[in-house]
This record gives sequence, C-alpha cells and structure tokens, in this order.
Amino acid sequence: MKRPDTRQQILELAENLIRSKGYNSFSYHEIAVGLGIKNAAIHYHFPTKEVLGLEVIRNNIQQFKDFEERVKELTPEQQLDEFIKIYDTNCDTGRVCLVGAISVEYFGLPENMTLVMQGLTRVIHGWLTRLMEAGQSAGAFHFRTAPAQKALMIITNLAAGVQLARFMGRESFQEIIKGIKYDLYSQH
Amino acid sequence: MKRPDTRQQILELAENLIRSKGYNSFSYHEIAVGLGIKNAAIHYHFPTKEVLGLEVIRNNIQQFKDFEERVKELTPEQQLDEFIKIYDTNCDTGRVCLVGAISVEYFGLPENMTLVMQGLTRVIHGWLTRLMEAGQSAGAFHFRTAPAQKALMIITNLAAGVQLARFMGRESFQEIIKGIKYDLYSQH
DNA sequence: GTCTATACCTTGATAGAC
DNA sequence: GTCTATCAAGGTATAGAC
Repeated sequence: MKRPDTRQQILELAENLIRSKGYNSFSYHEIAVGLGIKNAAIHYHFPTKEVLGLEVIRNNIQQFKDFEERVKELTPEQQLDEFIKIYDTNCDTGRVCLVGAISVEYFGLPENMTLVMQGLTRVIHGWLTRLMEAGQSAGAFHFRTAPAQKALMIITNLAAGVQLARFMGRESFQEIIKGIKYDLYSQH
Repeated sequence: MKRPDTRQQILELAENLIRSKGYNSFSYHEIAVGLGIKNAAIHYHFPTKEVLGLEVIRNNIQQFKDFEERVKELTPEQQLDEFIKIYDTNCDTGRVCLVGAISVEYFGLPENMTLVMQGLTRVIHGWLTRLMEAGQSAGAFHFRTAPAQKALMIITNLAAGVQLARFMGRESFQEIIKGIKYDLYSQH
C-alpha cells in the first residue's frame, strides 16, 4: 500500500475546512493537528495560504472535469441525478459547495482566488447548460426558458439549498431536490 | 462632534462587513477605522464579537419584520417585487444576504449565533410561504407544488444568485429574477 | 520532507484616565 | 462614551538542523 501523500491530504483537509467554516476561519495549525504533522510541513508543500487556497480551487475544477468524464455516457436524467447526488452527499456531511463557500468571503480574499473561482463557476454552469440542452432535445427535460437560465436556477437551488439546510434541516434540502425534479419532469 | 448613534453605526457597518467578507474576516479595528473611533469604543457598546454578531442578526430579523409591515397592504405581485428588490439592491452593492453569509461559516461560529440564525430563516421562509399561498389564492401566482416548497426554491434562487453574481456578473442575477417571475406568472 | 524554534503581525479584549 | 495603553493568544511565515 502506497504511503499517504501528504500534499494530497493537506489539499483535501483544507477543502473540507473551507467548506465547513470558510477560508478565513481555518488555520495551518488546524490542518497540522488534523494530519498529525507540524505547521512548517504544510508550508513546505504550500508556501502561503493563498497558494493553498488556489490549489484547492484548481483541484476542485479537476474533480469536476473527472465527474464530467465519468458520467458522460449516461442519460441526461442519470447525469442530473449524479450531479444532485454531489450536493446531497455534501448536505449529509455538512459541507457547502466550494462556490458558495468562497463567494461569501469574496471581498476578504486574495484577488487571485476570485479569478480562479470564475473558472470553476464557468465550468460547472457550462456543463449543466449543455446537459439541459441535451435533456431537452431528448425529450427528457421540460422547460421553456433558455438552457443557460435553467442551469442557473438549478445551481442556485442546490448551492443555497445546502446552506439553508444548516439552519432548516436536511428535509428542506430534500424538498428542493423534489422541486427541481418536478419542474423538469412535469409536462407543462 | 457628538455621536449619539455610534451603536447603530457600528451595527450597520458590522452587517455590511459580514455580508461583504464574512464574520471571521472582519475585525474591530476595521470598524474603528471606518467610523473614526477606537477599538475600545466598540467594546463599550458590544463587549464581545459574539455579542456584536448576535445583535447584527437580531437587527436583521427586526428589519425584515419592518419590511413585512411596510408591504403588507400591497398585492402579492407587488410584495414579491419588493422582496426581490432587496436582493437586487444587495447584488448591486456587492453584498450577499445575511443568511448565506452566516451559513457558510456555520462550523466556525459561536453556537448562539447559529441558533439565532434559525429564527431569521424561519421568519423569512414563513413570510414567503404565506405570500405564495396568498398569491396562489388570488390567482396571481401559478405553481403546483406546496407553497412552502415553492418558497424554498425562490429563496435559494435569490440567495445563491447574488453569490454567483460575484463571479458571473450582474447579468446572471437578472436572468435568475426573470426565471423566478416566468415560473410564477406563466400558466402551465 | 519534516522537525524545532522563533520572528512578527493582527486579533479580541481589558484597565484606567478623562 | 471615548480615549490611551497594553495584554495574551493566535495567526502566517521563515531559518536551519536532521
């Protein structure tokens, strides 16, 4: 069994912390304790916190592209289910999506981070827009507005749905999932 | 120059800072500089940062109740417009809603703050649910799902819509507003 | 790659004069 | 009510040994 890759472990814990409490609310010390290493070891892999933040975002972009690749042969309905499942799992584990987490601290972040985040939002929104188009063409999804707009509606339902669930409970997020599917699948 | 309303000024600036960069990203020093006072003066009005955070939330609840009172004689369509306008203005000034801002830092906040936040979400969601019911009864809004569910969909569209706009631009939020209204007003 | 040790800054918070 | 002065704690970050 391969030895655990410290760099990757730091990256994953940092992402979890950002999505649990925010970028400016976690410290190198917290990561060090969590992984049983020392402060300085983190700085060896990520010289500054900004670099760590940037790598977390870039890693997230890559993860989403892996997701795209993994589901691309599925039907639009199945792809949507997989997409929703990401947020559903996040909701269970108490983590909001990276876009929401980072966006809220916007004016308290290094500018580079906000720039790279634009890339992440573009990738996600672009994929979901194409999925809406494909599902509409296939007769699976029913909606009358533009696919790009419909994609925005769904992303915001999911992103803020997980956030809201922290105060209103898991059931509220389940209601939102039902709402999204009802809108898409009912003939109107 | 006398400053009888220092407390209120602190409260307002703190709320703006929370909704610009997050609770754990602003400091007493920032407020002091912003208002031309000293660190210690803030501690006179709000002994701890937790108290300040709690008062910001309580103040927000009161503001929303004032909003309810202000619009209660208007038609459901007009009330919805006023509600949307709150978020639209926030979007222009670069501020996300308090619910989104606080929710994202959930696991990095004093527990009391998360408890009081539950009250805020309940107040907003309750009001919008009743508005959905009233609008439906009046034949102004058209939707088939439960009013409480429809309210959740709209709140999440607006809350995350403002967040997303920080990366995707103001136009994306305008698209979301159009989407909300199209869904509610079109016969289907 | 990881450690110890430490420098340096910012933070929330307090005491006491006015 | 606001100030000056100060504090302890915690934050990011670096140097150098191993």
